[in-house]
Amino acid sequence: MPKEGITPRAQDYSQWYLDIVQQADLADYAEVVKGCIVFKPTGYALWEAIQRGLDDRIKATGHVNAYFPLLIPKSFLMKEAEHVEGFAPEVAEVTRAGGEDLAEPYVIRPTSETIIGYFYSKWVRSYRDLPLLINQWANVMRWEMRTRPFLRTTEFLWQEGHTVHATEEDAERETLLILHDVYADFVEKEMAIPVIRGLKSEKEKFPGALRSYCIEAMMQDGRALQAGTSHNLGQNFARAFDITYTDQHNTIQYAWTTSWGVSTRLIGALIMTHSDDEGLVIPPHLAPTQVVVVPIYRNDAERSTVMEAVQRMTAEWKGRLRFKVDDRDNLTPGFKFNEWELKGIPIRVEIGPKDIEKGSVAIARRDQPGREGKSFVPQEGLTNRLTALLEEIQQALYRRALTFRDARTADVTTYEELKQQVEHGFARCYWAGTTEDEKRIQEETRATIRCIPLDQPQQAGRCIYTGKETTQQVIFARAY
RNA sequence: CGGGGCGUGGCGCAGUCUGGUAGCGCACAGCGUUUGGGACGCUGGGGUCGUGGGUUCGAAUCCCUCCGCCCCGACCA
Repeated sequence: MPKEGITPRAQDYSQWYLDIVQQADLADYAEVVKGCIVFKPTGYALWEAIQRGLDDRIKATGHVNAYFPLLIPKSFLMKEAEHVEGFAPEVAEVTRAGGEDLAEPYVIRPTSETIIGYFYSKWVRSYRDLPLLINQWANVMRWEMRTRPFLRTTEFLWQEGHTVHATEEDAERETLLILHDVYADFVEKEMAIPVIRGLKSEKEKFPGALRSYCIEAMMQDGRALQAGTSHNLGQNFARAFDITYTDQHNTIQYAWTTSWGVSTRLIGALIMTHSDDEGLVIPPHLAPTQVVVVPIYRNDAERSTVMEAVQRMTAEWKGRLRFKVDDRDNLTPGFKFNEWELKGIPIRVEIGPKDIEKGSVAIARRDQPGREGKSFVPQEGLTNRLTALLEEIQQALYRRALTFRDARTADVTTYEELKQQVEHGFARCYWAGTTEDEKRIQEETRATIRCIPLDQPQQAGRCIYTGKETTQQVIFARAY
């Protein structure tokens, strides 16, 4: 049953995405502010759920939250060569305030390595001060040429972690800890999005980083979406901002720093991984509302009987399920079914006069839209049934996404095959080429190396481009 | 920055070619009947036709200026 206002994925995937954002009421174009969106309550609730899950993990791994200024002296950005080059074109500047031109313009942060580096240089004195493990939840601004709701907006929300360590090994351990125990763990377990953990190529790494790690997800059109990054910054920023410490032997050393972030882009990943032509699909772990109850009645007498039963039923749910009772009187049940399907609530419970008689309810699971996912079950033991079903849906969504990704991932051994494969999915191949080679491939195929997976085969093969023997495999794909 | 499209009630559009009282669908408000997969009837409210100028007795419509937004591509979380 095609939904009104949603372009089918097969017809126009990009338009489908924009339709979901609008129809599920997640966001509005800011209109008067180019490239920005308004996060509407439904969309913002998703971000809050993401924040909660990440914040718990960030703290569980020993980090604390702090907050740094939105404005950064322009000169700060210039201190790290690659960093300037990477971000200068897309920063917005504040040149005038208080009715006067400023002596030095500020930039609105595109990321905070520089200003945080400045303060870290003041805060770090001794090896006893390390590691310094701080995270900040913030908004940042990047003047991108082309924007899309959640995936790329001029202003976006994110968390950025910035840490300082005494040794390279410590920094590397931190970078990987975040990648595995915070990002991949959260995205896979809570958002039900399978990811490939890997290292970025030289061409794709963060400006100023020694090494960038990432998690990459596949969207339903076969394109890749970077869902999180964790950078080992080496000593580059420590040198630029003079972050030094005195070690056990009373010698002054440059520190090693890391930074890592995920953004509201994850909402885009969520939409493009699970949703369908009927609307949004939210995995139960993340869903702000997991169960919606639609009462059905024809008159006041039935209404009071049904609502009474709803009261009794939901009393048991408090503290166990996140639920909502849709008691709006001016809408028909059919309308509500469609609306909650569109908004991606994992389970819908319907209860009407017939159910009261039989001691049953109807339950419908969102991952099986329409009447197919609907069944009648006894009211007896409903709470446990729902709890179990939520878990089942969570797993089913993950499995479905994983099966899809595997089906659209192929090992390729010739350049021709690679060209074909990136049309609709991930191409995995041996690689021993240069950054120049990668650029040429991007020009010819619009695909880039998404990552060098951490899981590598233990045998050698021939580089798809140069023919050289190598043990390194990479994933090529078109990216968002 | 290159290519394309569009600005008309809240949303989606028609009307522009060929100037003559601003219209349709949805949404909204009131009343009544409805209610197990997007209900129906009646009544009603709401528009500087993106901006500025010009032509004309008369401009949404013709001419000129400017502005904005969306989509596709290069760039990017």
